Amino acid sequence: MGAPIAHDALHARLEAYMSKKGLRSTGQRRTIADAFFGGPRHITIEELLVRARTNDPRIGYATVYRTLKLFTECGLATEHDFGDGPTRYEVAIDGEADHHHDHLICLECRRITEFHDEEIEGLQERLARRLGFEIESHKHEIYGVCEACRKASAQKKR
Amino acid sequence: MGAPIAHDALHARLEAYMSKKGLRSTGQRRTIADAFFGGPRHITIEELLVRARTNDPRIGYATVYRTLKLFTECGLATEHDFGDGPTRYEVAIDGEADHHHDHLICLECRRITEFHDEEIEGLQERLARRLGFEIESHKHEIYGVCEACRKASAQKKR
DNA sequence: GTAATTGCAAATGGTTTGCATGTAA
DNA sequence: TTACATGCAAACCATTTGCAATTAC
Repeated sequence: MGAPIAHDALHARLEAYMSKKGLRSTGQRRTIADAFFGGPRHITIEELLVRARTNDPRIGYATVYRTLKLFTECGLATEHDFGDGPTRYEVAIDGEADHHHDHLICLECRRITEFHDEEIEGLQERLARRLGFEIESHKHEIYGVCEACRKASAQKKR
Repeated sequence: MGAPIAHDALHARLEAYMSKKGLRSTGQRRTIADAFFGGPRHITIEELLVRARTNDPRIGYATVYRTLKLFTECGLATEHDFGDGPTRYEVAIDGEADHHHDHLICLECRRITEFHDEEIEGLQERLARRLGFEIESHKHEIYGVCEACRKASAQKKR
């Protein structure tokens, strides 16, 4: 079996953006794109470098940074800083459509859960408008303890 | 006229926390506290250092960092990273009560507007609970362009 | 007197940049 | 052939830390 269909679409989108901007389609960029599209969500530069190097060991740090910045510019990636260590990147597109969502972060196991709530989005939009603001983007992160970790620590206490 | 009443209450709270924890009330800490309580909202370490040094020129960088960490621990300050440059700190207490709120940030003039919406807070709480999460804190930041900046750039375009 | 605190300078960690070399178009 | 891209190392920036000197209690 080949790469999932979605990957082809993502690669195509990247190629289109690069040619439109007069940028070049290089082996490194394709390798990093593969690693990114096929990797876990909320991946760090470091993790991505390791993944990319399994296909091309000579890829450098700076190239991964520059490439992910490129992906972010063209809308394929979004950056998130969850307050510990390095920025994490996720694929911004699911099939054809943008896939906006926010995050819950477990402070114990650091697992990230995605959520989307139209009601909150709507209230936020109205609130901003009322204050004369035109929304460009937003960041809504909820930090807490997930069910599994709460159970585990209840266990430990007895 | 003396310092506003609120400052005394804040200082008292700090003193109480320090003595409870066996920490010492030093000149530097009091000076930095003054600078913080009396300064602008959303202040940076750098700005705070400048303010503090007008009262005591020998205060060092590291001390301001350590002191603001202390204020944060004892609930007098909250930290915010608005995505550009350094962390900003604000006084967390308004009179006697905690004063939770979120922020709108203008991407052009970088002005910060505070907001609080009980409806959003409630939805967020229910959503987290539904996902098995116990909320510890959250961060809700809206980035956009404020009314003044939109008008200014509309002006410029003609 | 003794443990906490300070100031300084050096270390850290994530990210960016300058530059000589390499390569896609 | 000529911009653009890469890899490396050095630079950067905010923040933290080790340590000797100082100070609060």
